[in-house]
Amino acid sequence: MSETVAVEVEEDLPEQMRIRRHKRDRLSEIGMDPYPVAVPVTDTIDELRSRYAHLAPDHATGVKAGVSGRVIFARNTGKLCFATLRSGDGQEIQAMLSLAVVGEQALQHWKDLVDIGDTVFVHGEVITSKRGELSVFADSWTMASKSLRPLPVAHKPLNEETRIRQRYVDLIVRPEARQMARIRVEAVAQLRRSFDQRQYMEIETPMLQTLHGGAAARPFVTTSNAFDMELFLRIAPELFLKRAVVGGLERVFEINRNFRNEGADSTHSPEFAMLEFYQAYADYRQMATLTRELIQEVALATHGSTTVRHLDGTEHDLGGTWSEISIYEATSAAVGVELTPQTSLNELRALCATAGIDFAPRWIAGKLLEELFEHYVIPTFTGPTFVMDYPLDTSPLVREHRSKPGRVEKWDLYVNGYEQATGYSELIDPVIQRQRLIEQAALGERGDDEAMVLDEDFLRALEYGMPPCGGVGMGLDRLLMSLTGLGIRETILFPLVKPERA
RNA sequence: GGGUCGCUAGCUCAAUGGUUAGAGCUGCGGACUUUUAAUCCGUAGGUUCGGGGUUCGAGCCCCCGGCGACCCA
Repeated sequence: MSETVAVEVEEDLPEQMRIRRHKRDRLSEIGMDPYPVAVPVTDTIDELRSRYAHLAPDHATGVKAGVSGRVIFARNTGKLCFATLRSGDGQEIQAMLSLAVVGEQALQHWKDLVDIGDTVFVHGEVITSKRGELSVFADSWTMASKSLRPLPVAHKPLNEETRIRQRYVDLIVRPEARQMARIRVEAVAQLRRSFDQRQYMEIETPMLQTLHGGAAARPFVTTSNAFDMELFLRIAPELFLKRAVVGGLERVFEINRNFRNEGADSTHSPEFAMLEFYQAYADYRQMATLTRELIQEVALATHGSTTVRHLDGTEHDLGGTWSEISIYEATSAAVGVELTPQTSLNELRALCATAGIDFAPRWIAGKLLEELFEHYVIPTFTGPTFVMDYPLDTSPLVREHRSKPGRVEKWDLYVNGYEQATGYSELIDPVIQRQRLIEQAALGERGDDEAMVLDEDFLRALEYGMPPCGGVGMGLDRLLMSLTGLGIRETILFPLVKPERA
C-alpha cells in the first residue's frame, strides 16, 4: 500500500480507531513493541485458576507468574489499576497494578496506552484481592498485541449479522460462540473415536469431480484451466466411498464438506459438513442402530448425558431407542386414504391440492408422497424418529425392499423437525443400478436439475462386485443443531455470506 | 420466487416531514490504592446502507439498488 493511500485511510477513520493507532505509535516511542514476537508466559490463566482455586481473600502467595490475556474489563483509579484478562478458553484472571509496586512510569503508561481489547502480558505475584479475586499483582507489564478496533459493548447482544460476518468478534465477546466452537470440536473428535472403536477407516474422496452424483441437488460448476474442462464441486461423497468398499475398504467414513448450489435458510447452507459411512455386510436397520449409538455417544461426550441441554435451557432426550414409523402408513393415516406405491399420480395430486401443496406437473409419485408426508406428519414428531421404507422412484441408489415391492430399504432420521441423517441398504446390483441411473438421466433431460447423471466409472466399479452394504449420510452441522438448539449459521464458524458492499 | 420488517455515533438503540439527529455504554480530559457492567465531574464523536426523486425543508414520503431478519410457497 502506498504512503498516500495510508494517509487517506487514516483521515477517514473514526475517532476511536485513530486514538488506538496513535497509542500504537506511542508504544513504539517508549520502547515497547506493540506486537512483540513473544512474551515470557510462565502459566496459562487456566493453570493459575486451578492451582489457586481456593485461596482466601486478601492473600499473598509469594509465587510469581507471567500471564497473557485479552483485556476485557478495566478499572483505573489514581494509584491502583485493575484489569480482567481473558484467554481464548474463556478463563479469566485479574491484573492489578499499583503505584507502589510497578512504579510511576509503568503505571502511567498502562493508564495511557492500554485499552479494552488489547492483549497484555503481566508479570507479578499471584495474590487474591480484598474481594477475593485471584490476581497477578504486577511488578511489570508489556503489550502482547495492541487492538486497533474498539470491542463492542460486552453487555448488549451483537446483532446477528455482525456475529456471523465478524465471527472473530463474536468469539471474543460472546461465551456461547466459544462454547459452540468447542462443542463442535468435541463432537467430531468423539465421532472419530466411535468409528475407530468399530474398526472404521477414515478416508478422503474428491471434492472436485468431473461428474456430480450421490444426491439430488444442484452442483456448483467450476473450470479447470489446465485440463480445459468443466468440473463440479461435490454434492456428496457417496459414489467414491462405495468405490472404496468395492476395493475392499469394508468400513469407511468421511467427514468433509459438500456444496449444493441452493438457497440458505435456518437449516440449509450452500457449504456444509457431511459425515458419510459405509459398512459391508450391514443393512439399513443395523445402520440405524449404529447411527443412534453414534449420536448418543456424541451427546455423552458433549453434554455428559443423552439428555442434551440446548443453549436456551430446554432439555431434549436423545436416549434409549427411538420411534420408527413407515412413511406410507403414517401418511395414509394422516390423509385418511390408504397410500401405496400403486396409488395413482392423479390421486396424489388431488391430495396435494387439498393440502395446499404447490407441486410441479413433472413431479413423480414418490415425490408427491414425500411432500404429503412432510406437510402432515413431520410437524407431529416429538423425539428423534426414523422414517422407514421410502418410495423406490425417489431413491435411485437404494436397493428395493426385501418384502415390500415399490419401496426401498431406506430411512430418514428426523430430530427437532428436520432431517438429520439418511441410511440405506445400498443397491449393489450393477444392472439395476444402471437402469435407475438411466431413469434419472431421463428426468434430467425433462428439466429436473436435481436428477443424477450416469456415472460410467461408478457402474464399472459395481460390476466388479460390491459386498452387501449399509450406508449413512449425516449432516454434521445439523447434528450440532440438535445438540445445541441453534440455527445452522451458528453451528458453522464462518458460513457463506454475501459481501457487505456489492 | 412472493410478502412484511429492518439498516442512524465504535456497540446497543431513540428521533409527528420542521431549530444544530439524541441517549446509554465505549472514547477523550480530570479525581480516586481493592475495583467487579466501579463511581463522580467535564467533554468529544454522524456519508442516517448507496443512488435518484418529491418538497421551502427528507433519517422520516416516492422510485431503483445493496445487505439482513421473519413469514409464505
